[in-house]
Amino acid sequence: MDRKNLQDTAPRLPIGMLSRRTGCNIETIRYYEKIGLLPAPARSEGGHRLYGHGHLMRLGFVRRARGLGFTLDEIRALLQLAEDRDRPCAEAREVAVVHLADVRAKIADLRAMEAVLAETVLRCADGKTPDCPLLETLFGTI
Amino acid sequence: MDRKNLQDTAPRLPIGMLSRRTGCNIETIRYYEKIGLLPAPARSEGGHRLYGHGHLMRLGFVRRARGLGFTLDEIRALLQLAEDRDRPCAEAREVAVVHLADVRAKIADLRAMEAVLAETVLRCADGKTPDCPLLETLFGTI
DNA sequence: ATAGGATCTGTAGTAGCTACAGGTTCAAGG
DNA sequence: CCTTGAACCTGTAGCTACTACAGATCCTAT
Repeated sequence: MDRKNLQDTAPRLPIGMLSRRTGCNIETIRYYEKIGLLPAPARSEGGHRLYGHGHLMRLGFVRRARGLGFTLDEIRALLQLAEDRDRPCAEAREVAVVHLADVRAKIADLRAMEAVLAETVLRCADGKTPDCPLLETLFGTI
Repeated sequence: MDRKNLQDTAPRLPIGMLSRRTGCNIETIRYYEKIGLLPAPARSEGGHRLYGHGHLMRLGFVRRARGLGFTLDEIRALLQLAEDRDRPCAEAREVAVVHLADVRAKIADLRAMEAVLAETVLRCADGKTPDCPLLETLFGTI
């Protein structure tokens, strides 16, 4: 597959088609164009957007990266690296490593929350405390 | 401790003090007031906000709940329940149970991301593939 | 020719803050 | 009493990543 070829050729998909093919909704596609994540496509005579194969690839990339929780800025950087194919692997890896650390930090935070919540809900359930254990916890009385 | 007494009495803390005592920053305190999460406090002659003990409690509650990832709407509901002390425990518990499910779903999502990221980064590291495995993954070629 | 679906632009809304600008007040020291 | 500088005031705009309109135009099939 040719990642280099993100410029366009061939098929002229209207936005609705691109949306269906990528699972990315129409407003989001226009949004990505507005913020410069997706290049402006050709237009029909009447002004409708017509996308080519490169757009399909690029949008697919963006969607998969979003699915992995990369921010739009990170994705912008990755797309840059994918285009200037010189020393991209180490740098792309670096972006991913940083992001992975982020993800792990979030997991740790959420697990801490989960532990407190689960324990508190359990205490609520047993009905042995006069006042609501959840509220007591939140009021900092415990 | 009296959760009922969220109305105010006694100490007249200026906003900076309240901020320091709760660890909640000043702009956020004013924001909470604007959206009705924190009642409007008394004012000095010159118009400076003066907070009492009830505000301290309530803001502490909000902060702890935020720390557990409750949304502001959930917190609003919990505060309501804490005030109308009739049948709050079951309902408060319900809010927490729903939230706990949310947190668990987020953890599951993040773990899935983590797995893919970690694996991909590893493949980048071993240098055995000609192209960048991360980029290949994002382009959907693998 | 026309109907109705697809698309267009532009603006505003979501959560939960944060960051100003440009002004006023408060409290302590002289 | 006066001054200074910190603290405070209001109001607006910004952030992320979208989503949801309104009101207009285009495209395609009959």
